[in-house]
Amino acid sequence: MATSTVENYLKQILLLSADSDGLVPMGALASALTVVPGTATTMVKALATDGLAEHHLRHGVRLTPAGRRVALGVLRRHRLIETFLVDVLKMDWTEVHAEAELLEHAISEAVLDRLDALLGHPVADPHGDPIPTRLGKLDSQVYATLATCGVAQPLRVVRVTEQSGEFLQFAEQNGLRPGTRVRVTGRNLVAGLVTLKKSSGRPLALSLAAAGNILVAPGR
Amino acid sequence: MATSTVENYLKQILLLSADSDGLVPMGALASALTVVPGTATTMVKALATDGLAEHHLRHGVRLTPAGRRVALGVLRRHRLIETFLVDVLKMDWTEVHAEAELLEHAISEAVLDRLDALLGHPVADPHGDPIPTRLGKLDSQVYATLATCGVAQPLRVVRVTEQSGEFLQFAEQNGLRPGTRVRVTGRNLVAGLVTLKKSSGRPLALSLAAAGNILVAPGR
DNA sequence: TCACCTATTTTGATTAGTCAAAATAAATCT
DNA sequence: AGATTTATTTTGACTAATCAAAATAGGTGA
Repeated sequence: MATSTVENYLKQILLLSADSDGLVPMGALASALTVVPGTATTMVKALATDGLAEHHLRHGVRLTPAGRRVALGVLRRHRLIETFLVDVLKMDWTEVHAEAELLEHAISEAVLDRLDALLGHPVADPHGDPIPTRLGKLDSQVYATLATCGVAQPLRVVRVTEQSGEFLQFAEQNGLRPGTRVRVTGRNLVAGLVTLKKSSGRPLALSLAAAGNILVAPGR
Repeated sequence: MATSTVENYLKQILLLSADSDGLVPMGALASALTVVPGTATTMVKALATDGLAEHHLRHGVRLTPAGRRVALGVLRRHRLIETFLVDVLKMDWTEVHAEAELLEHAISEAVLDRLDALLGHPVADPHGDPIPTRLGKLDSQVYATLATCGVAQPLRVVRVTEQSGEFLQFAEQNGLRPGTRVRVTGRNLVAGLVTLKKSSGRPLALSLAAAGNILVAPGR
């Protein structure tokens, strides 16, 4: 079986390949895993000999179907564990990421299935990130973000990408959890600023960069 | 922090030191961890330089207070996880040991505390093994076993030591889980045989060795 | 085209954990 | 006591994962 290091590499390649055409540059991978670039190169070569990834010399790495399968398994475990920590253990959704990061490599298929059933087969975790199915199917619906959506339209937050505690705490404090209803009231590209209003509460401003982490759908 | 390998060594030393005066021979430790004796020696020396154990050359290893503290933490995690798997996820008590073996190294103090509260601060796991407190206090009450207890007295099973799936399944199939009421009807030292009777069910015979794994208390 | 900057790959070392097999100490058995 | 068996320790080698630093390949810009 894959070591947890291998699982982390595969998961990270999957996450980073969402942008781009699936080809992840070494530098991006290395910095996401906080290793030096040389380490990533070495590891990617090992993944390639194991048939889990293709190493395109000097251009980047891409998962093979086998590698993708493993990565989706890790992602499923991660997101189900996060859901469990919030729904059952009542932990704060802003702090469960790191916990799940550890547990995802230690939980068996048998335990995971029980957990999944206990939670009622959820389709998304507390951040709104979609949970891959047991068969490795991942919802890949594309959403607008607060940085790209239409102005003045009624919206609903569906997902908060970016797992850092600080950002999530900011989102939490301003009521921007998945499910919240909002409307963008203005957007100034030059100033890089987005202003918005929730159904309840005072107006709120945030940078374009921050706004890009909040995915939204046309809202009820 | 201690690696999971280190945690496993410390936990195993603690478990094996229950017999003996706390001094665990290398051979016993090595075979419990399924490594060759030389590996255990090397590791024990490392534990000694880290102040977690005393290496008594050619005689064995003994935990220091620091090492014992760590080991009790691992044991607490292991047993709380087993309890969770059985009580909440409704898994079979005969198969949770291996699962807990993995998870015990990946669960944080924060998650463990929530789990503990969710379970109602249990004092023993599904096998009847006592759960160390957060402060590292471990119930060390000494019980009789079906191999040593009085004959004909009403008893109650309090604990099934021995974590192997086969043995536990045998115990389960014959209704010898913690809580069961039994009476020893006979014991033949020469034949190495113990016969017993549960309040409900047909008589049952087992070897002295097997009987030694079932701890009992004078029964209600 | 040539020089330079940047990303990537190589090379040589290091650490944790392990095994195989030789060396040694202790215990046991005449 | 002397010889033999058994447990333990040592030694040398290996794998996975990592870093530091040197080497290299690709552009980019003049």
